[in-house]
Amino acid sequence: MTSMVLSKACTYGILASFYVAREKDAAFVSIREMSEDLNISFHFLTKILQKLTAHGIMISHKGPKGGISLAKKPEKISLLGIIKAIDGDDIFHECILGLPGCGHEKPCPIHDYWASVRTEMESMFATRTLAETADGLGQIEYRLKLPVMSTRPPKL
Amino acid sequence: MTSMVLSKACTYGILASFYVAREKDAAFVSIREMSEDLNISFHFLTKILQKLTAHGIMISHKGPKGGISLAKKPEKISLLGIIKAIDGDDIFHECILGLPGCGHEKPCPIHDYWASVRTEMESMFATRTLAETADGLGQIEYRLKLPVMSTRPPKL
DNA sequence: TAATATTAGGATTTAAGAGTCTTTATTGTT
DNA sequence: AACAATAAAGACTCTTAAATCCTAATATTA
Repeated sequence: MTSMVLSKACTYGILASFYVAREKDAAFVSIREMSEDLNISFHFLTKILQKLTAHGIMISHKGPKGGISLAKKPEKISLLGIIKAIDGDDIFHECILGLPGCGHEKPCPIHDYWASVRTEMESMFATRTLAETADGLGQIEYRLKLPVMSTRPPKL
Repeated sequence: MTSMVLSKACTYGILASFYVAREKDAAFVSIREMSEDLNISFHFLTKILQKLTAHGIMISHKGPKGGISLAKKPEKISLLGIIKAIDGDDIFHECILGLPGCGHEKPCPIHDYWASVRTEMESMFATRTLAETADGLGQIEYRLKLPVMSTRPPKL
């Protein structure tokens, strides 16, 4: 019943990256504060960001005034890099029908058609960076915030 | 860590549909036999096919000589129809970053770019049918079979 | 150097997809 | 009419992504 192009961890990682990219003066952004602004679980977000630092996309710093910041200029960080760091790149190579060994020699029924779509998807993510995308468009401020889930009324 | 465009249930449903489409004389195909040929769990496959019959894509018949068959001509059954029946169509409408309310008015940073990819993906699935795809390409016979997992040697 | 603020990282829990098992309902065959 | 073969359907188990919890490591500040 459920399909998804990017894992939740990955979408969180991308949203957080845009958030960090707004910090113009390269200061460290508090993960706690960011998690509250974006309404993402703090501990979960922490682990996601650890992957990004491990891949040289972010830099982290402990202690007071610590936090996280981009390791390179926003225009040097593509969404594809973030996606591969978190979800890996299986999605850009595997058969859409999950058939191992599907390839040019032994293609699945829609091999070529999917390969085309998949390639366009990959190059789209490769050309979108934290800079271009976060700047040009409006309402980023608002859109970055995930909505707060409606809470159940307390039992009586 | 894991992202997938189609759920496993959906890929099974598509593979099974191709399998059924090979039955030229509109006879009912045994689900049990099909599940063994494709190496898909029988009961799981049964449930998937029930969705396809519920959506008017397949017809089922109980009792001896019973089974499942296509409800219409293969060229009338698109992969998109199968996908929507099993996975729903969220993937063709939702924001890639999972932001509810992402749209023309309040777009996420990559709204337009993803919308373009997503649309191409949808029209690709819409134009591929069980007929065109299953006929033209070779090696279908072989490719449809999922590999048998390697079994552990028995304990001594 | 003690206290505090922060990330790092492992262990645990939760939720949902994936897969299994059992029973029931239906249909053809003898 | 009895039997056998099959799909339907619900309950249950397994696996893993998602989320939470707890403790350690590190850095800043007073």
